[in-house]
Amino acid sequence: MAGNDPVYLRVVEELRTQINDGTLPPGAPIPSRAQLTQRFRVGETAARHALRVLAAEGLIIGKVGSGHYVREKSVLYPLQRCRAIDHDAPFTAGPQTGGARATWDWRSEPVKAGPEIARRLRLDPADPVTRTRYVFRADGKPMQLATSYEPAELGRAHPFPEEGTGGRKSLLARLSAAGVKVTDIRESVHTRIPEPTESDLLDLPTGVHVLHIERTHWAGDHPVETGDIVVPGDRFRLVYSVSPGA
Amino acid sequence: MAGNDPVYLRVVEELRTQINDGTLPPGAPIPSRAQLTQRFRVGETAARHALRVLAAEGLIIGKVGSGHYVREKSVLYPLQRCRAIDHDAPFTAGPQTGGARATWDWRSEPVKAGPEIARRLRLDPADPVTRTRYVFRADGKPMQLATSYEPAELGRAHPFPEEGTGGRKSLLARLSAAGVKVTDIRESVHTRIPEPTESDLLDLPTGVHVLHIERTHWAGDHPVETGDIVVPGDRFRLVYSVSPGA
DNA sequence: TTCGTAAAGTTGGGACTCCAACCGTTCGCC
DNA sequence: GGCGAACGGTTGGAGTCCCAACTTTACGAA
Repeated sequence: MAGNDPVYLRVVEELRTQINDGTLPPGAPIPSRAQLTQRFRVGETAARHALRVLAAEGLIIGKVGSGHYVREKSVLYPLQRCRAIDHDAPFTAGPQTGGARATWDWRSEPVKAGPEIARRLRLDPADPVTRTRYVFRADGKPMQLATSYEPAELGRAHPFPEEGTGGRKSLLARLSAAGVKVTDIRESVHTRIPEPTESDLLDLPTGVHVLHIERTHWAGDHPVETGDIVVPGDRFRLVYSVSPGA
Repeated sequence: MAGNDPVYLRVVEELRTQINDGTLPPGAPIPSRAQLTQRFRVGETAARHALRVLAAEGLIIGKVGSGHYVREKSVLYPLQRCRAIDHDAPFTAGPQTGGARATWDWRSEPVKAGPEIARRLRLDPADPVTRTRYVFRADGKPMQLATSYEPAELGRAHPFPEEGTGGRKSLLARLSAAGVKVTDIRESVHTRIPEPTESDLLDLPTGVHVLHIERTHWAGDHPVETGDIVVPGDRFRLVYSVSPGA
């Protein structure tokens, strides 16, 4: 097999194994386009294509004017699923965040539910809901985007600030004040291409996917709040725990 | 701003909005390289580059000899986190799998723990563990790869078949027969580029990321089993549920 | 009407070239 | 010795051309 593989794959594979086995340690410079064409006896297109593929895989990083370098192994910060939610931030970065100062701000506004949120909250698409958008930052850099939707009447009965930064009255506290006892939190997570606004806000290079977490708070058989959390997939891992049995 | 944007981005953005707003519905053919060069007054490189970017984003799919087509919106199958695990498959595809017949096979073998597994199971890297590799298939097509590691003594005390297909004696049952009561299942999930063997087995086109789930069964303060699950991120979403409150 | 073949169109790999923007380093001037 | 400008190397965008492999369509023969 192989032998009639594309030429650039030969370059990719050789460089990849050298990176993986440590011949090219993190930070080491990758041979330049010109050097690769000579060393592998390929055209510039193949050399360039190989570099682009490795960069898309996140193994190397290109610095214009300087060269390509082996990327440091990215640390995956744990994104801890808190059982006891004491603020509206559904996930908190663990101690491994490296001492980065976490800040966030939010902004609430009334919107129509729309088909997707109506489905999740079992409402009519035309029903009014309150949408709150959060931006979480680590040392000022946006790291996590979250959107929360709840039926508008909840906010009317138990109002909260419309925008601000830092702490905020707990969602669970507000719900329980409204006589709603959350019995279950259901989540689903998948990975996807970031939307332009997302990759803009999170400052993501092309090729980096995001983890998209969809979350719904349930009180018995009824959904009382739902939302979405988006984080860069190469910087975070989502940590949670499930009880076994029954 | 913009105006001095790369030319190919103009093509990408125009096509992307047309796909998103439905002007180009799923299945619709994308203008060919030659047509794009004419229509946008750009070189072949820019047209080709734009198509490659959109393909990497998963919005279009290229069929050699035929053309590029708008990709069907991929359905995300729920991958349900079972609280009651009655077989070694930690996740089962929900009813939405569309009636695909699920089959799987596994193969156990003794290996040295190595640094990563030793860390997870609190063993010495030289300690013997039993590694079991699973391949889950939907209608014969591999859909989910799983690897499970457990201390070798567990298998010695309560042996199990070394390879086979279909059902298998439950992990929890074996553990409880060994006097081990699982009290907690901790998991962490992130997204990454598939390794060559993975993209080969799962038949993934370039640009598709995988969800990597790391799972550990705990009995009190001690890990008793750990493993990894890999699924294509564009076809599955991981579903789980957390109980609220302390 | 059916079948097989030829022609036209399309993708994906590849080579070669040009250029702007950028990074380091070196070298010469003060 | 210190400082700034020039130079060589590098990336990333862009253009043009060529080719093999493949698909679709059209056409002509049986």
